[in-house]
This record gives sequence, C-alpha cells and structure tokens, in this order.
Amino acid sequence: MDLRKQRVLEALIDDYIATAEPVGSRTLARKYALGVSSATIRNEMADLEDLGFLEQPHTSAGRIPSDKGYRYYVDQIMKPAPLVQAERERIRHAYQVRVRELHWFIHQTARLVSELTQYPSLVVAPPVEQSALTDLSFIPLGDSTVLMVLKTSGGMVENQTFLLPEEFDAQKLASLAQDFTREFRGVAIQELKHRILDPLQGDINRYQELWQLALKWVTGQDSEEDKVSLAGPLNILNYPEFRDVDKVRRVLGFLEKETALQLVSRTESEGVQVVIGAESLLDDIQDCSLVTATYRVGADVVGHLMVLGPRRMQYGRVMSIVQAVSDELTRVLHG
Amino acid sequence: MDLRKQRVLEALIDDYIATAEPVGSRTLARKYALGVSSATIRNEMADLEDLGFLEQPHTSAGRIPSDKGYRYYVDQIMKPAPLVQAERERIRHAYQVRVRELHWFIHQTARLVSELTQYPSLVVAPPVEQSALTDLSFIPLGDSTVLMVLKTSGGMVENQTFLLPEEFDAQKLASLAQDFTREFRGVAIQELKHRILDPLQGDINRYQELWQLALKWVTGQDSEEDKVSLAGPLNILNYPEFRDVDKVRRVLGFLEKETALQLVSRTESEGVQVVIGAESLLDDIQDCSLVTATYRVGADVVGHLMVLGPRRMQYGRVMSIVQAVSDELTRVLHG
DNA sequence: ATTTAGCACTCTTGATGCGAGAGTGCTAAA
DNA sequence: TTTAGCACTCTCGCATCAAGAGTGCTAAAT
Repeated sequence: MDLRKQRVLEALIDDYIATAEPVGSRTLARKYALGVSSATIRNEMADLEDLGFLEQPHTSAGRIPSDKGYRYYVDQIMKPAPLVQAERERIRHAYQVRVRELHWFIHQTARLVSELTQYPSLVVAPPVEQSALTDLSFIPLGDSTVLMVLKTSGGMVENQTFLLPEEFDAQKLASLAQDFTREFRGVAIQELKHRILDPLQGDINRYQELWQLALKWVTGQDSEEDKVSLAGPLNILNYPEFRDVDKVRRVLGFLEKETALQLVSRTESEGVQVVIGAESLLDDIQDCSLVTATYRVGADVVGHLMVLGPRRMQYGRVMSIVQAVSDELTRVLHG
Repeated sequence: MDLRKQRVLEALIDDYIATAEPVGSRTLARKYALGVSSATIRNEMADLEDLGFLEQPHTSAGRIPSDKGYRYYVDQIMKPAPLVQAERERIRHAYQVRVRELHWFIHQTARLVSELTQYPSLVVAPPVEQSALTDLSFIPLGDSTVLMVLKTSGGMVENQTFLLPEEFDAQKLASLAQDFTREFRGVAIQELKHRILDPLQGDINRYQELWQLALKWVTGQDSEEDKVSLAGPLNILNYPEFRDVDKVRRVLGFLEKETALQLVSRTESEGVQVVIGAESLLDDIQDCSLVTATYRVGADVVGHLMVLGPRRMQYGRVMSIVQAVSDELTRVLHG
C-alpha cells in the first residue's frame, strides 16, 4: 500500500462521496492532479480491487469503495474537516437559552446535529437510574393532582404531573417531600426502589403507595420516548441511494426501533466511533454508516449521540461536528 | 344520479380504496353483487365519467374516482365505519394516566390517531394566549435558575426552567409569585403583555425584566414545536401511491412546514371535515386527502386534529376515529 | 326501452433486440 | 515502469412486438 495507491484511493472516495457514481480511471486522471495517466491509475485500481478496497458494480462501470476501503480511508487517510466559524458559533449558542431539562437537551442536540450534518441524528439520554437524587418537591395542582419536581446529581430537573393515590393537603405534601429529600439525598435512583420498600424506613414507609407511584414515573420515563430523540429522518430522502422506498422504510424503521438504541448504548469506548456498512451486522442498515460519540453529564453517566447516513458519508465533516457537539454538551452539562 | 349509479360508484370506490388499481367493469360485475352484467356496468361507468365522478388513466385501463367522485362518496354514499370494542377502549384509556400537560396531550393524541388510522397525523394545540392565567409559582433550582409553573384556565399546567435576570432568594420569589397571581388571576395570557408594561402596576412593575422574560417563554412556546405534534409520518411509505421519493418528500415537507398548521387552524367550523385532493389548492398534497376535527379545552379555546392520507383514504374509518378521539379529548380536557 | 353478448380497437406492460457509450484489461511500445 | 492503443464487456436507452386488459359500439335478446 504505497503512497500513490493511497492517493488514488482518496481521490476515488472523495469523488464517489461527491457524486454517488462509480468512478472510472479517466475521471480520476482528469479531475485530480495525480500526475500519472489513466492507464497507470487503471493498474492501481486493479491492485486496490485485489486488496479488497474497491469493488466493481459490473465489468464496465467505474469502481466504488468497499467497506474495507472506507475503513482504510477513515482510519488512515482522511483528516477531520475543520468547522467554519459560523458552525462553531451555532454549536456554542445552542445551549445558552433554557436549561436543566434533560429531554430538552437531547431534542436540541439531535436537531442541531442533523441540521449541521444534513443526516438523520439520534441522541440518547443517559439512564436516569444512575444519577442520584438531590431534591424532591411537590406542587399541588388541585383535584388530587400534583407536579413532582425531581433534581438529580447531574444538575438536571425532571418534572411530571400525576394523580395522588390519596388526599394530601399542601402542607402535608411539603413535609413529605422534605422528609423524603432529607432521607434519600445522594442515593441513586435505581437504589431508591429497594430503599422505599424497606420496612425500617419509618414514616417514609407509611406512604409507600405514593412513593412507588412517584418512582414508577421517574424510572418509567426511562423506557419512554423522553429518553431518545430522533431528528431530521427525512434528510435521507435527499440522497440518491435512498430512492427506493423500501430501503427508506427499513432504515428509518431501524432508527425508530429499539435496535438503534441498543446498538449505540452498547458502545463503551469514549470518543467518536465510526461503523461502516456491514460492520454493524444489521441487515436493515447494510449500506449505511454510523458515526457515534458519547457525552457525559456529571461524573461518568453517559449519553450517546449518533448520525446515520449513506455509506458514502462525509466522514470528515460529520466526525468533526459530532466531536464538537459532544464536547460542548459535556461542557455545558458539567457546569 | 339514480340508485344503480350510486351502487356502481360505491363499489368502484370501495374496490379502488382496497386495491389502488384502476377498476374495470368485469371486476365490478364479478366481485360485487350488482345484479347486472359487465356491459351494463360499462354503460353506467361511461355515464359516471361524463358526470365527472370517474376518470380514466388511459383508454384501456379501468377507471378511478375523481375528486368529485370521492366528494360524492363521502357526502352522500358512505357511512362512518363503527369502531370495534378494542378501539373504543384504546381511546378511552389513552388519557387515563398522566394529566394536565398540554404538550403531553397533543403528543399522545397524535400517536393514538396515527396508530389507529395507519396514516400520519398532526395535532395542533390551542393557542396559549387565549387561555387565562390561574396561578403562577416558582421553584428555585439554585444557580439563578428557576422552574416556573403556570396554571391556565383550561386546567392545564405549563412549566419551564429559565435563568433569572437577577438574584432572588426563595422567599422573595414566593412572594413575587403570590403578588403576581393575586393581581392577574383570570387575565388572558395575551392580555398580560400590556398589563405588565403598565406603569401603574406598582410593585409588579418593579420587576418588569423578570416578568417579560417569563412572558416571553410562555408565549414564545407558542411559536415553538410544543404547539404541534406530528406522529407516524412514515406510515405513508406503506401506500403504493407513495413509491416515488420526491412525492414523499413533498408531502412530508408539507406536514413539517407551517403550511399544514395554517391550513388546519384556518378551519372555523366544528366537527369532522374532509378535504379531498385538489380541494386544498396546495400543490404538494394534490393527491392526498385530509380529515380534520376540532377539540375544545375549557370554554371555547380550540385545538385541531388532522389525518393525512392518499386520496383513496379509508374515509369511513378515519372519520369515525377522528370523531371519537376529538370527543374523548374534549371530554377529558373539560373535567 | 333496457340489457346483454360479441367484437374490433386502444393502450399499457413486459420481453427482446440493438446500438451507443463508458470503462476495463491486456499488449506492446516508450 | 509508464503509457498509448485497442478489443472486449456490460449497462442504458430506445424501438419493436405480442399479450392482456378494458373499453365503446353494434346488434340481438328480453
């Protein structure tokens, strides 16, 4: 794999990403200053095909990159595309307004990323259970309904209205919330489950029904849609590889199913990751690529961020954007 | 327009709705018990075409209904399809859990409707400005941020966190909220704008900056996405008339643009409305139909509910569902 | 007067064939 | 080792053709 092969591979992939058409030796010789004739390039291309970096859709078309070709391109050749000033500012400004509501953050982030990249984007919130309780309060709304406001260790606030199982007056509610907060401050949400059921908990224990209800909401929210946000799914309609409706359906189906969530949540390693085509082992997105990143809220509770596009994705650009956004998100959520 | 013509028209439309294929006289004679031969049906079909109820894609295909044909079908022939038990229960149960958050209601409704109908559905919340303030309170979250909780006349609760323009301690905030509530209870949100700026308002007036900020959020939310919820857009991919990606893009673009919102909000009349094909005068949805309904919250503040599908929509079913859901919604929001 | 059978006519659809164009691989010369 | 030249292959678009579906019209039947 000498330098010239790399050059040819790079030029070919760049061209294919730009045009979505198989690239021939003549095109490469004409459009890119490789300093050699098309015949030479032809030979190099044949070698690259033998090495498994390129494929030929049919005998007499140009060539297109294989998964392995893209992989080499991403790992060895390509440089992350620097963001322009406007984009950096956009990212910085995205989180300056409202604050502290996790679901707002993930919505905002998903939209931001999909607008910057022009690909669909999916953002997964960190699991609530892992964060610790900081404060709980109730706001009575009348008619046995109450707004429960929960502050967690990451500085986030979750709130939800729900029906009370029995009548409480405002004062009683306030004192209940106080007792609860005093007792359980710093305890992880997932731990609360057991603590609430603990018969030794005295007064807290007397209102088990209430707490269980509350708990159900908090953790129930987990399995809900609040946890994951999808933005810009229709962007994929803009790419010619998705002119087939069945393909669109499969891919968007993947994004809406839990498969996407599982796939992305399984990733342990930090930083930007790229999954190309069949590497995902998922039939539905055989000819898509994914770029994922993680972000942190508080200490080490992590969320995930993902961009899905055609295999000929603008890797450099997307990786830079995803990196910048996840950095910014981590920064903002830490303060 | 004698009875037999109606029968033929009905059979033809039913068949076309089921198959999406142009319908020929032979098919009608065979599948539907019309009691006459295909030749007779052929004559009737020719008449129906002259009357403008049918069209021929080309000389030797069967016929398909025109907009006028569908219109006649909807207005004169078709009966609303009764819902099955399971569907009625589904609708009743949909709103039993969480309560009082308007944006939750519209999300829930959109999803419910699109799942029942298998078409995309759009739900528009009633304009916040028209409802009156009932109660305002603050929950301090530390670091100059606060959760503002606003109760409105419809019994709805809006809440949002935001940054305080200056430092307030908890007590001061509580008293501010009390003053504000006392002063403005029953005033319409849109009216608040002027009242807050009124220099005669004494103490309230001293914290103009705070109130303006708060107001900006409440009414700003109006132009935001919280106001409208789209569910099941991908359902249209299941219908053969949308095998063309460009068409899909146009139609889904329409749903995401403000056009849809404007169109539906312009409707004054109550009850279920049907817009067929070109009747909408919008190029992007030339071969789609819309079924819309209104719902009320409180006295006469209304929201809208809309289903979009191909022209050969299952009108009877969709109209029943939309009717039932909007009734239920109105009922729940009234209590 | 209506309904129906029969039939010629029209138009789509799918298969087949053909030429143009693009791109390759190979050979031989530079 | 590179390059020019050329034969070869395969797709794509276009035209042609037969089959099939459905119609409209005419004439017979009810």
